[in-house]
Amino acid sequence: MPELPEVEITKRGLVPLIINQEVSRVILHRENLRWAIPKNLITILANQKIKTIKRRAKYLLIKFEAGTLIIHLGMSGSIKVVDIKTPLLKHEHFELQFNNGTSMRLNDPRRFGAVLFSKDGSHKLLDSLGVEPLEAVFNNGYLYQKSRNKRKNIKDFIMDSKIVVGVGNIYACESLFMASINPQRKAGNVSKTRYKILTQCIKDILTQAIKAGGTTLQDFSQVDGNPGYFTQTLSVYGCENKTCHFCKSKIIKIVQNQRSTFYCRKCQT
DNA sequence: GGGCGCCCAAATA
DNA sequence: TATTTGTGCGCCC
Repeated sequence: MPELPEVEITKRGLVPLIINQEVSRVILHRENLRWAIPKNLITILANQKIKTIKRRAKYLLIKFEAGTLIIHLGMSGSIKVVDIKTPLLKHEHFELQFNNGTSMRLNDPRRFGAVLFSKDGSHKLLDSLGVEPLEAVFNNGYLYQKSRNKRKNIKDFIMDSKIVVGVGNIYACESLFMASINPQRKAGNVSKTRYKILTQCIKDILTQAIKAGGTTLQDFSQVDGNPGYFTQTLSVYGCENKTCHFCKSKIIKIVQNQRSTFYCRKCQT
């Protein structure tokens, strides 16, 4: 389920439910997701209290005295907090039970996600990540400067997590539409002015999506703890043959780097 | 830098 | 019933 806004909403939903909660039991319902889930979490996290929850890129970082639990939701992961007696659902692979009688469960049908642990909070997977798109370091000159001499297409470029994190397939399409840039354009062949516009569009699109997701938070701990995708805000993604908001021509679908791209041939140049 | 493949389920043919 | 497609991303060539 996750792109950056969905992970951010998950984080915000978790904060009031699990901060300061003490772990009574850790359950691994299977040994691995994308990678092995460390078995020693069962002993390491026992009786540990959750201190903070942060997000870096699409990783959730849940901090304990003993170290940091690193969770990635992959393509289909979601987290919910339920009463401990709630029957376990299919694909709920990992569970943290708390002394207050609730349980945080990770559901991930495709199992592309990950549950990892780091004593000092650092991790190989976090080392080579680019800047956060909603922070000030992602400024108007950043993409322009990073894109010089890049021959790959601009969509792939903004989806490169070594450059900027958290821009997935949906919001890459949406941002390029909002900025009126053709996704097939070579990254190194886009002007400083257009990158400035694109930068603001990425920030706007992500911020809007987080805002839309915020409305789902009151239901976060209910039966459906999955905030889902905020489809009401999408202008091009999944909109093949639908009408462009601006010029009324048809949105088309192409394939780039084995991923679907949706765009308006007339508006995006 | 491009493409593969991990895995399951829903949509489509 | 069989095939295609999908919100991610590390790894291999």
